[in-house]
Amino acid sequence: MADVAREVGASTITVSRALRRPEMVSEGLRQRIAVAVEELGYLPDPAARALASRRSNVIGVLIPSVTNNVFADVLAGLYDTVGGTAYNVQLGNTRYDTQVEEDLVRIFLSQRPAGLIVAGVDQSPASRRLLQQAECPVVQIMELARDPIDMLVGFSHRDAARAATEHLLDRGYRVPAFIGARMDPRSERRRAGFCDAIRAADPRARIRELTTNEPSSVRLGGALFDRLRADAPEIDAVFCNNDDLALGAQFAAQRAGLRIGPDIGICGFNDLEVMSAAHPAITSVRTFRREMGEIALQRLLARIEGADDPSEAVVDLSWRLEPRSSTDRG
Amino acid sequence: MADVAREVGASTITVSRALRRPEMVSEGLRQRIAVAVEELGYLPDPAARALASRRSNVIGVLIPSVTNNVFADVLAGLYDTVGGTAYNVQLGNTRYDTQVEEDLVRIFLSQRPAGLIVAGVDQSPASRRLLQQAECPVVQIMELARDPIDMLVGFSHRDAARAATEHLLDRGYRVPAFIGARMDPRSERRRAGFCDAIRAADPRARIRELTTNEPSSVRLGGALFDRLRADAPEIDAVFCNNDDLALGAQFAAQRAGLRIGPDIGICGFNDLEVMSAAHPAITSVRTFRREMGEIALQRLLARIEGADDPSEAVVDLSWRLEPRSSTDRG
DNA sequence: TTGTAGGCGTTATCAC
DNA sequence: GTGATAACGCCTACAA
Repeated sequence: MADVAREVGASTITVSRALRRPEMVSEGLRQRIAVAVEELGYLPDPAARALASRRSNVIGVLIPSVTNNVFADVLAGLYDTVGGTAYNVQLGNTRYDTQVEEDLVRIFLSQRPAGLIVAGVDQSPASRRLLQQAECPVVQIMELARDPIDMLVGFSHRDAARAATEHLLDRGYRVPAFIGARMDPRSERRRAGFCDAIRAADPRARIRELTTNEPSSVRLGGALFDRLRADAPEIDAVFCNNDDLALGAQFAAQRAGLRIGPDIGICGFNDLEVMSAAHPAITSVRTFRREMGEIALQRLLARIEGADDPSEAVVDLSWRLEPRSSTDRG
Repeated sequence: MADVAREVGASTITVSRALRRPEMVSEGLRQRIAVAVEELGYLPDPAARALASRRSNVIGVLIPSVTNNVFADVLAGLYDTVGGTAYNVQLGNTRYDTQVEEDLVRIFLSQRPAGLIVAGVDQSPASRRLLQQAECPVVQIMELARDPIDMLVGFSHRDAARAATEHLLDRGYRVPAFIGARMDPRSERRRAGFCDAIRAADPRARIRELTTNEPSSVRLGGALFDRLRADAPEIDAVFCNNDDLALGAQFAAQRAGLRIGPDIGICGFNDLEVMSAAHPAITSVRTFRREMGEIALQRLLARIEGADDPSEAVVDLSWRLEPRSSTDRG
C-alpha cells in the first residue's frame, strides 16, 4: 500500500480510503490511485485489515452437513449472493452436534466475523448467549421461532408436514404412515405435523411410523418402507421425512409390485429436482432453500452495511405442496 | 495473551510458544499456561497471527460448483479431514469459468494461504503461473495429468468412460450412444473415452451422441434421451455423462414402455447412492470423491507441516465399474 | 479532502 | 529455556 501511496504522491491512509470509502477521496486522486493499484497489482491484506479494524470480512455459516442436498442448495444461494461482495463465506460443519456447534461459535467469534448464519433454532444455551452478545448481526435459517436470536429466515416444518398429510387424507388415503431418518429437530417437527393431521382427522387414530437416526438415503427409504409394510400391511400411503426416503420408498413399492398412486400414496419433502422427473412423478412439499441462503445473506449484508433495518426481523419463506401422480388414486 | 502471560508470570512470547511449539517450553510452565488459557478462555486471534507470521491457517479450495453432488462429496471429505486441525477451509466458487478462477487465485494468494486445492487441470496460463510461484503447496484434484502444478489426486475420466462403454459392448449392445450435459473438461474427456471404445470396436462406426452445455438434471436426462431416440431410433444403450442424466434417461425409457436392460442399456457415471437403490438398479462407474477430498487434504497438511514428502506427487484413485440390472440384456 | 500518530495481537529475531 | 524489541500492513481517531 505504501508503494501505491508513493506512486501517486499521497499518504497510505488516503489510498486506504480510496479503496474502502471512495466517496471520501477526490475524484482525480481516486482515479490515479485506481490506476496505480492496477499497475502495481496491489491486493489488500485481509489479515492486516482485520487486525487494525477489529472486524473481519468473514461471514461464518454453521450448518450440520455439507453433503445433504438441502444445505447444498442453501449454500449455493449463499455463495451466489456473496460473490462479488467484499465478504467471504466461511463454513463450519456442526455434524448435527450442538456441542460442536458451540465450539465453532466460539472459534468464529474469535475471528470477529462481519456476520453469522446458523442453521436451526435449537442452539445450546451457551451458544445462544454467545450469539446474542455477539457484536455482529446473526441470522438463524431453516426454521421459524418466536424468539429469534436476532434475525430469522425460514418456514414452519410442522405446518408444511401437516399440509402434506392432509393432502394424503384429502386424496382418500385412509392409513398414512410416517417414515423418517436422521431425526434432527426439523425432522421431529415434521413428524409432529404429521401427527397433527392424523389426530385432527381421527383423535383416536394410531400413529403408524418408522423412524431411525441413521442418515437418510434412497436405499434406507426402501428398507424402512418394506419394514413398515411388514409390520403394518394396512397402510396405504407414506409421508416421508425427505425426498431421498420417498424415492427409495417408491422404488421398493415398485419392486413389491404395487401401483404407485392407486395402491400406495407417496409424498416426499423438499421437492428436489428428481421428484418431478421420476416415473411416476412424486408428490412433495417444495421448500425454498436457495432463496433462504440468498435472503439470509442479503439481510445480513444490509445490517452489516449499517442499514437501520426497517424490515421485519423474521422472514417466513413458507412452502408449497406439489401434488403429483404418486398421490393420485386414479 | 498478555493476560495469560501475567497470570503465569511469563512473557507473551512464551505463551505464544507454549501454544504453537510446546516442546520449546519447559514442562511446568507449559502446564500452568494451559491452565491459565483454559481459565481465561483465551482464544488466539487468527488475524494477528496471520499478520505477524505472514502465513494464514486458510486452506483455499477452488471448485466450479457447490451444488453438484460430485463436489459436495469432495467437500465432505475435506471438511471431515480438516475438522480438528488448526486449519480452515475456505471455498471459492469458480462457476466453471477460468477467468473467475484466476481472480479467485489472486484473492486467495493475497491471504497467504497455508495451502491450495483446485479442481481440474485446465487452469488459465496465468492461474498456472501464479500457483506455481505460490509459496504454499498446491493440490489439483479430480483428474490426472502429466504435468501437475505441484501435487495431484484424481483419476482418468477417459479410461473410466472407455471401460463403461466397453462394458456396454461386452454385454451385447450394438449401438450405444452418449448423452452429456454441462460439458466441462472432465465431461469432454469422458466423451473421448466413449469414442475410444466405439472406434476400437469398429473404426468406421458413427458416433451417436447428444450433448448440451446446460447444467445437468434428471429432467434433462429424460429430455435428451427422448430427443436422441427420436433422431436415432436404432440406439440400444446410452452411456450418460453422469448419474442424474442416467436416472432421467431410465425414467424416460420406462415412460416409453421400454424394458430397462433387455430393450435399452443404461449406464451412468459417479455411482451416486441412488443408482444401486433404483428400480431397476443402474450400472455406473464408481468414483472416489470423498476419498479425493480426504487424501488431497492429507497430502497438503503433510507438506504444510514440513514433511519432506517422500510420497508420489501424483495419486491415482482410479474408479470401478459397477455392473447392475440396467445393462443386463437378460 | 488529506495527513499524522499510534496501536490492533501476534510472532521473528536476537539476546541472555 | 526465556525475554525484550521491533515489526507485520492496515485502520481509527484526531488534527489540519
